[in-house]
Amino acid sequence: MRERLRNAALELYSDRGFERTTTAEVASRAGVTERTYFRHFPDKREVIFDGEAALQASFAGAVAEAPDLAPMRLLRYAFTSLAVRVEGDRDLQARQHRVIAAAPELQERAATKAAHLAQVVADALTARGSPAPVASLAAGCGTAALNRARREWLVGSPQSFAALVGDAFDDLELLFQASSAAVLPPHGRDV
Amino acid sequence: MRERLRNAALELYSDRGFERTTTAEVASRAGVTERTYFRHFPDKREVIFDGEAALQASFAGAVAEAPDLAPMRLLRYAFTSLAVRVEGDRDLQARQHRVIAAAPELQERAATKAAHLAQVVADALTARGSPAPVASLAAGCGTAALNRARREWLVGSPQSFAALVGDAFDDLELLFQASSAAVLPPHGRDV
DNA sequence: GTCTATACTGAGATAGAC
DNA sequence: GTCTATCTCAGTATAGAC
Repeated sequence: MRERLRNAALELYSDRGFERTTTAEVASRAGVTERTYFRHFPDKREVIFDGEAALQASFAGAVAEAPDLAPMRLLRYAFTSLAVRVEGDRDLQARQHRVIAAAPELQERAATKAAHLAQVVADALTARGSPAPVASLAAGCGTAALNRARREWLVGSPQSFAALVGDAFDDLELLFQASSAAVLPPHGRDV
Repeated sequence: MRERLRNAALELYSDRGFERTTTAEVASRAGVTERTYFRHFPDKREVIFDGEAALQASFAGAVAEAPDLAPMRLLRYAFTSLAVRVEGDRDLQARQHRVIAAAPELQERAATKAAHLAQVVADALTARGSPAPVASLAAGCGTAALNRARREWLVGSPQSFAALVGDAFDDLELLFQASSAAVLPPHGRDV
């Protein structure tokens, strides 16, 4: 049923747009009443993100089970090893991505999910012993890399998702190597 | 008027909670009709974030006008130089922060604002010549540092906001120094 | 300033699985 | 019989159209 509703919503939100579609229409296309829709999803937006919670749990799990490395190396390991599982249904994910990009309300929900992922990852790092303030930072950087890779992947990059994640983490390191050495004088203090 | 509405909302959302407050009540306490409320704010959430747009514009401006440094150094400079301006009304901001923390709908809007800030900063970096994928990463890391500092500051840290921002950027560098040298063997390749 | 669409909630009834 | 999924009906509040 959840899948029926999800497909109905995906089609209608694609065709008429999110705002021009009512929850009653989504329910009706799935062959149920509006009230039934709300038994499965808490609001009009959440259908599009069905499965996200499970995915986030996978990420938290991967962080928990990764080998004992420094935070950023650990995240790189965890994320790339999970990339294979994500790589399955790019077309569906790309459709969802386009629907989201077209509706501000859905982008808002997407931002919330992203923030939640960062929090979940930070918690997983904290559970492994990183001090909370450091874990929060590492999770912020790591998910920034992950999201960049995901965006590039969904837009149709020829590279695999795993490779794009690796590239993003590489860029992350370059960013900090450059900032600590190349541009400033040896013992330069900014501000 | 916006300020009257903002104060009314802040009090009511604090007392009864966001969900148990109607927009009519907020308007009424500010001495206007519900219709007038919606002439000033597009929805029930936005009152709490009044001023955020201007603040984000300041950040973009600071990034645009910062000296010519590598991205992370540039962001550190821009953010710390702006910290003074933010530091004015900690009590009000802390109240807003508590109200937001108590209401999922407001947290959602806050996540959206945070994502938007990252985007605005990334655009400002791109305008200065950073390739978009790098700018996006740098903005993600920089705003993660900024947000951590802001959280610590609002919870009542004895340090100044500017100092907390500096600390966060320091931690950021340590994070990447540690991950590239300390833990892995010299030419170690992960995954 | 008025009116209305629609997202969402609650209570209670029905129907089928087991 | 219980349990679970659905429907029906009635209602409120936000938000937008007029």
